Amino acid sequence: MRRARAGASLPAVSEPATPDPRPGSVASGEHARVVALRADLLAWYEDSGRDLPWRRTRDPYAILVSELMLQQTQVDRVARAWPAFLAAFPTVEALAAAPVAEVVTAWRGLGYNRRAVRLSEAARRIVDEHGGRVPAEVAALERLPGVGAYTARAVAAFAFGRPAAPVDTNVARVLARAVAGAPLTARRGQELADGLVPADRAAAWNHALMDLGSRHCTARSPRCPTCPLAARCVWYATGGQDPATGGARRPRPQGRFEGSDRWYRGRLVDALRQGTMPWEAVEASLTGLDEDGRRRIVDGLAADGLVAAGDEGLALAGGEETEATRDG
DNA sequence: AAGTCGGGGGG
DNA sequence: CCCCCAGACTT
Repeated sequence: MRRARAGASLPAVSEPATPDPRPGSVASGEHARVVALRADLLAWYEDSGRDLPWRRTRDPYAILVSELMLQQTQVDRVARAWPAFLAAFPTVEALAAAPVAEVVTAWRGLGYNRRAVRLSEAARRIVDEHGGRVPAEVAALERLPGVGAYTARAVAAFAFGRPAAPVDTNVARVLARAVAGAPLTARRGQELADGLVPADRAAAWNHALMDLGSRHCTARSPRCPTCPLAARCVWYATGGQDPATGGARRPRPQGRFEGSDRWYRGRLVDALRQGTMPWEAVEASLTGLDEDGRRRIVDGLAADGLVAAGDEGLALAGGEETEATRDG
């Protein structure tokens, strides 16, 4: 990966310290091919990997923030929001001490606002239960709100260099196409990824998989002719139906966005970032919905810990249960 | 296993 | 217009 700063280059490619893939995860006859694939991908990553802001730090808190932001959210948008968020909340203690309303406000433009509530709560838990240190173990990370299988492994690998294998949509697609050559269930994909991660270069390896999925092994129209793994890729060799479109793919229930509950919720939360709204203003923001619909939106946001009813109307949640909230 | 949760970028 | 995105959580 090219970085502007001198002396910031990544370590040279070398064989992993552990002689994986482990038996059972990959057929032993394919060991040589997988080893070559890994070397090729790491070499490509060093030369052509993305230089993203959160890859320049090892601060576990900053990396945790980036991973929460990156859940179902494109890199470019996170790249814009992440520095400002960290400027507002430089440490986990600062985030833990901040009212939820301020965190939600700093979350503007990222979407899925419940993540801001969960991150806020996670910060409090890290301060209260982990002495202000982000846990390094996957199991402990997974107990934090908003941190699931992917995010826990991402933090373990990127912040602590643990040999964990975060499997996001990019990695799952690359593994299904290049390594398995067949659709993978989530469980099989995780197992395969676990067996591939080099113990001494976990961060680079996982970043490399993600970057390949972003730059070449894309979902829509993959750029196989220029892909650095073309010579090692099972799908490219065998052809046939795309392994990444079957099996583990999930349906697409999402309907029209405008006029949906998500759309109204997003609009209302964004309006509330300006401050408390009188009930008439809330009603005006929800034009097009009947009384039941408006109640559904407001109650849903309250249940998610995003908003709370106050004396003057509706406001972003302060982080503590108020009398107004309890009284409804 | 299926639904919900934002919003924007790209074909 | 449609699909997709560095997922997590509830039912």
